[in-house]
Amino acid sequence: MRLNNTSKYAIRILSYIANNNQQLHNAKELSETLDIPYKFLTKIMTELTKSNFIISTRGREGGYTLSRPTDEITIMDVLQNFNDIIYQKDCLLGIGKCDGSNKCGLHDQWVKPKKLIKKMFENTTLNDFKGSNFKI
Amino acid sequence: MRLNNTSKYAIRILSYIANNNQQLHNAKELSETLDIPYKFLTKIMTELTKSNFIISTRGREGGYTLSRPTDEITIMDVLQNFNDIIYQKDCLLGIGKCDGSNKCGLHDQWVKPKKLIKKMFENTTLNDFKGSNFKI
DNA sequence: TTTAAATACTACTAAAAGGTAGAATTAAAA
DNA sequence: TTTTAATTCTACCTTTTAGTAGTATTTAAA
Ligand code: SF4
Ligand code: SF4
Repeated sequence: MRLNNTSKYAIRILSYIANNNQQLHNAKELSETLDIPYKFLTKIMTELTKSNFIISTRGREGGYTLSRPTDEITIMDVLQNFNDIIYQKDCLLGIGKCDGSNKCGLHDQWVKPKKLIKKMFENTTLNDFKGSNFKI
Repeated sequence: MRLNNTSKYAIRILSYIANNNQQLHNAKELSETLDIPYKFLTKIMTELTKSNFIISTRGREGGYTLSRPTDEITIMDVLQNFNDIIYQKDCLLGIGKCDGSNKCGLHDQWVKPKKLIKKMFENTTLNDFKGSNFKI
């Protein structure tokens, strides 16, 4: 019941850049301030660049910057990119074939939190991380 | 954002047995009705036996049965057993060092669904699966 | 024009989760 | 007492996720 590491890292990276949106950030800086292994970070950065969250500048004095305004990148966008989302139809037990007449003891209780989580991911953008300055 | 397969299977197995609590169930039957690979199922059954959810009878005419009343086994118990729980302190981004004065855009929104999920797992017992007869 | 400092690419290794194979053990039925 | 049908044990294989290594490419500064 958790996000995968790549998603977590990606959100932290993007949030940090959103919070310091004027400069260009290079991999060394990001790796050190966010405490993410350098090689793993560059791999994620390349994925974020390819999937158009980030614009990268190569060569000396290069680095990374956001590709669009902070309020146009939702957490859901990021999670989708790393196949780490919760669908409305998702069944906790991985069955999903039951209907109203025969459901397990979790079915109804799962509806509400699932909706809240979905809404949370859809309605939160990088803009909501601005000024937050949460640790690491 | 999902349970691991072993947990899911374990819950399905225990629920099924709870629903048919008079008989002894053997691995072949469980594997076939619940559509869980036989060898994987027996592995899980042995774990469930060792962790005292299940009492097994070995030898010919052997099988499995619940070790205690259906209302004394919560879903949380099962998840704990397979290291698949959500703790109240758990942070979505795996940081968890932030406090009230500096929190990210998800922190407050995560509180409510997390509580609901925890409550759901703690308050649901195998008894709540009785008579449900959900598919597979 | 060379060098330094950055990203990108290719390919691999490590750990965890998911799953399988085969033999050993147990105990009732034949 | 032998056979059969069940669980258990040990050891392995496969897939996915996480992470690392080394080299190639790019570009601006020196
Ligand atoms: S009833 Fe339970 S098992 Fe069936 S789809 Fe709903 S949550 Fe899943
Ligand atoms: S503020 Fe965000 S990152 Fe920090 S502990 Fe809360 S949820 Fe986790």
